[in-house]
Amino acid sequence: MTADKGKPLVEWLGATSLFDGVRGQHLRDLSGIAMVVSYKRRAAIFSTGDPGNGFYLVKEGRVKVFMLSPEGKEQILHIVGPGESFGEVAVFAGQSFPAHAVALENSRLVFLPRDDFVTLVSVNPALALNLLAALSQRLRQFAKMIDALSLKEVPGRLAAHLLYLNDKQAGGNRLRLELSKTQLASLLGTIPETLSRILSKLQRAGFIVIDGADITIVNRSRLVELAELGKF
Amino acid sequence: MTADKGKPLVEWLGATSLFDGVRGQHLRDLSGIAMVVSYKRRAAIFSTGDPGNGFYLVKEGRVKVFMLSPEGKEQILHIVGPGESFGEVAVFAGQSFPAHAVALENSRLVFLPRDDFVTLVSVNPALALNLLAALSQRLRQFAKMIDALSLKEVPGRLAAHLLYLNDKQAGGNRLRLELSKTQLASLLGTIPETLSRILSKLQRAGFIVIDGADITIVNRSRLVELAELGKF
DNA sequence: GATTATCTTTGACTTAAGTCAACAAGACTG
DNA sequence: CAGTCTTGTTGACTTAAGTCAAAGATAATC
Repeated sequence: MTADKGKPLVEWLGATSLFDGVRGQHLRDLSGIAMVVSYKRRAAIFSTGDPGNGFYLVKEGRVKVFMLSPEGKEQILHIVGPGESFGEVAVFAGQSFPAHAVALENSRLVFLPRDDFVTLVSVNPALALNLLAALSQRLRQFAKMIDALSLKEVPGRLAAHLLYLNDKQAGGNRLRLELSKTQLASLLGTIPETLSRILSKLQRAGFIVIDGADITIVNRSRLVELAELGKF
Repeated sequence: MTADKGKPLVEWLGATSLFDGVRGQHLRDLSGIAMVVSYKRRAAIFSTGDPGNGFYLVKEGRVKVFMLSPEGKEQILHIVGPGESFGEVAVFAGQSFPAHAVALENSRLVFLPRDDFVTLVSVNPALALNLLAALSQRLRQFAKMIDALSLKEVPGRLAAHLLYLNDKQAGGNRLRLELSKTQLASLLGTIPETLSRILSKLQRAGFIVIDGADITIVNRSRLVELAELGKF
């Protein structure tokens, strides 16, 4: 982690959806207490149980937030990209981070210290509501993940993810996996071997065509059905 | 669902942790817009996708919030008891409920309509911070659940749950399952048959002694080890 | 651009946990 | 208290997905 003089940090903060509707003066106050920090690819940002004296916004790069089993298996909770935040949970409850965070790429983050930030929230209803929306959104994602892990099989989870990427990327019937297959396996709650087998199976069954990280959806309706039923 | 004239609702609201530090006048405003509603055991409170024009506080009884698979299998997200809230996610993001909610017992709930409540949050920083804490706490629980479902086997999840109940109930080395075994299976992400088998296995292995819903912990340290490793 | 290192794929095997079915035990209802 | 309904237990079987191992393919680094 390297400290780093931010350039027009106020502007960037103001353009971040979390700060929609927050008064200019407050943003200026905030930029005074915010710290821009850089992490190299694979660098740990925090680990489970670490005291959390603030939280992070991603300025550049991507971060994975994940749980780790004693044997070293990972379950990715979410991938955080530019404009998104992580680690808020430690600010508002429990004071320690409940997960691990590692930079997936060389990244530049904005660190917001708890005390100053909480003060700002309490004088800024718009900020409070934005935060409530962000946490609610994440609860929704987590509920969906619990649903998937418990009630759907790996092919169903994979199908849902492919459709999600396809919608997000809006590139016709093509999509690009944004993670290595190993990381994708961690996100879907499985292991690389299983993911690999199921991708081939979906290709053999004529649902998709695979070309490295690029995938073409050949039969969208069957993929949708698979994602909904959760069973192959 | 039956409407019901609340008695001293203001007092009850004031005693609820969500409203810690909220000004008396605001509480009185709130009690004007809050509605007490009753649900009989097994009655549906809302279903996935229902428009959420507010959220609930449990006054009496218990509610299960759960996801449902197409084949009818349930995954309980959490059990909500007196003083706790549910359904806030629909208020602050997405406008619809992401899960199902059913009364586990005859219950009395307080319904808080979105618009009035949001107004109240925006003039009441203490309430905003309490809500942020509540949602953060729930994110922590969900993260733990994802961890358990993905990285621990059923015996590990069960062991963790038994230890949780034992701590919560503070009754020496005894504890009582607070759910039917079928419901507990849904909470742990498994089915009754598997839960039954694993309970017997833990008893045979000398970890616990089972007497219906009452369980005695015979070997706490091995149970702790099982909960941590996640493997039998 | 050579050399590590990491990632991906496939095969053979093991296993945790689900399905199906039968039965026993409670618990609620009339 | 008889009878129905729901809940819990156990057995035999199936299967999705994990483990271990080996080889090939990318990608990172000096």
